[in-house]
Amino acid sequence: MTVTETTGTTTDICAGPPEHGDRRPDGADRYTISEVAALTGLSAHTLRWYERIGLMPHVDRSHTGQRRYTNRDLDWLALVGKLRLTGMPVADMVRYAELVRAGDHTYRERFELLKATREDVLARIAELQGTLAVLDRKISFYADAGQSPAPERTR
Amino acid sequence: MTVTETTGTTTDICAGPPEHGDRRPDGADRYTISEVAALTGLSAHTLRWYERIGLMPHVDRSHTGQRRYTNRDLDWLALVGKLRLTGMPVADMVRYAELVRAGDHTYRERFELLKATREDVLARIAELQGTLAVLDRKISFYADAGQSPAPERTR
DNA sequence: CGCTTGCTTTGAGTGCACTCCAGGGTTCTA
DNA sequence: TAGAACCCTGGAGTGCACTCAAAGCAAGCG
Repeated sequence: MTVTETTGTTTDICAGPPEHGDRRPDGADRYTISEVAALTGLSAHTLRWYERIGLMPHVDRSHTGQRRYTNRDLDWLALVGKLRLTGMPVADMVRYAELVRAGDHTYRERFELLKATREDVLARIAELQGTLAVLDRKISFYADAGQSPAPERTR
Repeated sequence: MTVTETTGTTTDICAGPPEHGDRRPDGADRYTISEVAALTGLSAHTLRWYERIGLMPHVDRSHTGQRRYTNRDLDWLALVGKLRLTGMPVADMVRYAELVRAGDHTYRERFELLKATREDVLARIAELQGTLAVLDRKISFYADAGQSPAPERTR
């Protein structure tokens, strides 16, 4: 894996942190599928599959037809990764990708979609915190009752 | 399963809130499968399936062989529900159920399992908060750029 | 008594998100 | 110029967590 190195970050309005470490500068960003797999943690299979189902915005190809991913593709995959771990179904991400492809007039719809997703994430965090409370009660039960057989209802 | 008997709500070391509203008092707690489905939000199919795979601790039966769930079963299902929404695989929950069935000498192992789960939950909360940050950046981008076509890298 | 509704079982089917395979072309290293 | 390592495609396969089907018993009601 020939990773050169990275300079600045981006032309992205939505800058944020460098996302990953091993990027190439923006003119020389042509990654093979296995490089992208290594950078994203996704398998090459999955990357091809994402493309087939319409979750990727037109990946460039070499003159012989092999995929060449750009920094922009990496940014997109980072977003997809984030959305994925909110539990958003792939179909919904495809929907979002379609909106992006459709052009600027879908701004509002994307906005709504993201806001709804945001609500879902907040709800899931709340759920998890509820679970944490249950877990902590159980854990302190087991910590205390190391030996004394104090019966607990659900164990 | 060594709980002798219970008074108002519980002898449960792990008391907590009433969990659900529509419970019957502890002597008269014999719910049909469809009642439990309504109370837990799980389908009757799923409840039977949980039993088949060893995720339920011996559900009682009527004289004609129909399932009769108790408040204790409801408590168990509430715990399972919590664990489920942490993303814990069903196989791991079955493992926990086996430990409970195996008796008091598995206390330590259950303790470890719960602590590991707790760590997972904390990690997942952190992930979600990271995602939230990304979503908020995107959302404010779309909020600002309501009309002006400021190009953003991943849209 | 008959009807409806609900419950039982085993085994098969579904949907999602990958994951792999076969059979072939391409690119890098020695 | 080999050979190894990588990449391509379409379609089939996998694992998980349900979900349903079929065929039959059981309980309550007019």
